[in-house]
Amino acid sequence: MSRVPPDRTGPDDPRLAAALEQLRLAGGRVTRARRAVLGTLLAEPGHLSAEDLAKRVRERHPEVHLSTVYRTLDAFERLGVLTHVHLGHGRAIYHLAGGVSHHAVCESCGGVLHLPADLLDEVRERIEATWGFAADTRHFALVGRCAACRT
Amino acid sequence: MSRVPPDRTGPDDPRLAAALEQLRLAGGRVTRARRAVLGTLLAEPGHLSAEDLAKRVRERHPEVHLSTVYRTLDAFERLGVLTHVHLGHGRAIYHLAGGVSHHAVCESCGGVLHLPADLLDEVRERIEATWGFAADTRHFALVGRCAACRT
DNA sequence: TTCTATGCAAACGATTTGCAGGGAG
DNA sequence: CTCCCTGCAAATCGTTTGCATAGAA
Repeated sequence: MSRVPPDRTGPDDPRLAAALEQLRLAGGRVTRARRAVLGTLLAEPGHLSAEDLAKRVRERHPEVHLSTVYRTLDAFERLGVLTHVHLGHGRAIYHLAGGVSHHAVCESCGGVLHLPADLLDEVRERIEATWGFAADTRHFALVGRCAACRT
Repeated sequence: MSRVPPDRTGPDDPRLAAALEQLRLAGGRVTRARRAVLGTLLAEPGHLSAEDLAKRVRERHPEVHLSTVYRTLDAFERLGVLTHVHLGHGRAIYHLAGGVSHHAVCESCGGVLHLPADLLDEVRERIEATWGFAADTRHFALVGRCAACRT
């Protein structure tokens, strides 16, 4: 009745194994907290911030501290396992590195729309050619209003 | 020697007068703090955050509190006098409404590049046509590395 | 006179840090 | 055995809010 639902991916998810391997190869240590964070991130389809992630992780492993989640995410980014994207005002969400798409966030309903990863490639190249500025166009979401909220 | 330098624009700057008029027409009150904030913003060519602005304002009017600056900026935005843009991690800068260009912020040196206001118009239209999402493409700066910092 | 705007202090949310102990390699 | 990683508590940073008063209209 009050049992915790099972992970949507098993501990043998190949992506989890790959990420842990990458971590190990880069000299990082594989700990309970790191396994839990990575596992939770892979199990959740949504857009999880560090706080959300910590909450989810804690449902299974109450010892894991919020600050550990932040440090873990930080380490994962340094090691190239994860990337973060800003969804508007302050909140950052985490993704497996590679294959990150663009995000569009509706200011009214908070909904998140996924847009193709190559959406701004052309503009990015133009900016680079003209001003020499190499833009990471996916690092911030686009803000605006979604179709439904435009009444 | 230790005298405060004069404003770069006078109290009779036509843009200041226009903004104050707009404020008045919208039912807002013209106070010392509001005059000071607006005057400082117009006098500074750069990219001022609320904090920077408060510091500058205080050089002349030490009574004006940081929270007043935030509330003033907020009111100005509601009344259509100003707009803010996010230059990366949390920090927002303020501009006179209208004629806001795109901003590109270098992650290494922090430098800010101004890009044409219509830079993303085409993409914005494509996004609107395809997903019905009306993006405010200028609300967040582009992050990346400027030509100089790319070694 | 009326009601908005202000100063001040305290609250806030997200993230970071210092420190001493724990556990991976 | 060494050094990275962790838990915990406290600090930080930018911004917001509650309250009583000052002051614009």
